[in-house]
Amino acid sequence: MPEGHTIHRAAIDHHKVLAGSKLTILSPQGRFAEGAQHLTGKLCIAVEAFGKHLICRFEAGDSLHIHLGLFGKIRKHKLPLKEPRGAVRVRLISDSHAIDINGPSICEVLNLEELMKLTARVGPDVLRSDADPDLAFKRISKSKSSIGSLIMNQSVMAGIGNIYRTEILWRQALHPETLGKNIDRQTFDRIWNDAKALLTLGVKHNAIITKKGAGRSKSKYRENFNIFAKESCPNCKGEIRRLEINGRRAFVCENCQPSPF
DNA sequence: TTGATTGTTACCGG
DNA sequence: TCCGGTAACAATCA
Repeated sequence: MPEGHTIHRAAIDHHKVLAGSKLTILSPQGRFAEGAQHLTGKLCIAVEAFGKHLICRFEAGDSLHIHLGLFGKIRKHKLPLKEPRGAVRVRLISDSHAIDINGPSICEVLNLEELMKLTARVGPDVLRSDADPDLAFKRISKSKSSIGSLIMNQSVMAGIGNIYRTEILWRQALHPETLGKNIDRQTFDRIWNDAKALLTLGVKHNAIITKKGAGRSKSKYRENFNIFAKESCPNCKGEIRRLEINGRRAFVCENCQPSPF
C-alpha cells in the first residue's frame, strides 16, 4: 500500500488552488473527457465537494464533476508543466501550479440542472456546514438494514468510506450488525460527530487517521488505524473478527462491540 | 501476469 | 420501496 494514499475528500480540500485555474483536456479521445472540450480555457471560479463528489464550477455556468472512485488521484505540480504521468484525464493550470486528475471513475461536465440532481441524490455530508443530520437519522432510525451498511450508504449520509466505517463503529463501541431502527438519537449523534471529527482530521493531514496519537509524519499507513485489517484489538487484546458488509470487508471486536444478537 | 483494493452504479429477485 | 447480491468498471502496485 503506498503511503501517499489519498482520501478523496482530503485531496479535494487540499487542492483549493484549483479555483482560479484554467482547464486543459488531455485525453480528448477518452470517454471521460467527452463533452468537456468547451470548458477548455475557461476559468474555474469555485471548487466544492458533496460527499466524495468534487465539483469545479466554471465561468460559463457548467461544472466539471469528478469522482475519484477507488483509484483516482489528484496530483499537484509546480510549473513548469511536466509530461502527464499515468491516466491523466484533465489538467487544471493556474499561474503557479498544475493539477492533474488521474484515473477518476467519473469525469464529466454537468449543467446546472444535472448538478442539482446530483446534490439531491447525495445525502447530508458530515463535512458540510449546510448538512442536515436529521435527514440521516430519519433514514437510519426507520431502516431494517444494519448500521454498518447505512453509514456507508452515500445517500443516507455522505463521506464515510470503508476504513472509516469499521473504525468509527469500533470507536463508538457499536456492532456493525446493529439494526438502524435500534439506533437512538444519542447514539446517532455520536457516530455523526465522530465521523465529522475524523474526516476533518483526515482532510488536515491528507491521510486516514483514526487512532489516538497517530498521524505524525513518520507513522506508516496501517499504524493509523485501530482494528481495520488487524488481528487483535488494541483495547482488549481480543481477536478481531472479519465480516463482509455489502460486499466490502469489515472488522469488529465483539468484546468491545457486543453483538446485538 | 494476477490479485487486491480507501468506490459507485445498474440490474435483478425477494 | 427497500434491501441484498452480483457484475462491471476504473488504475496502480506488489
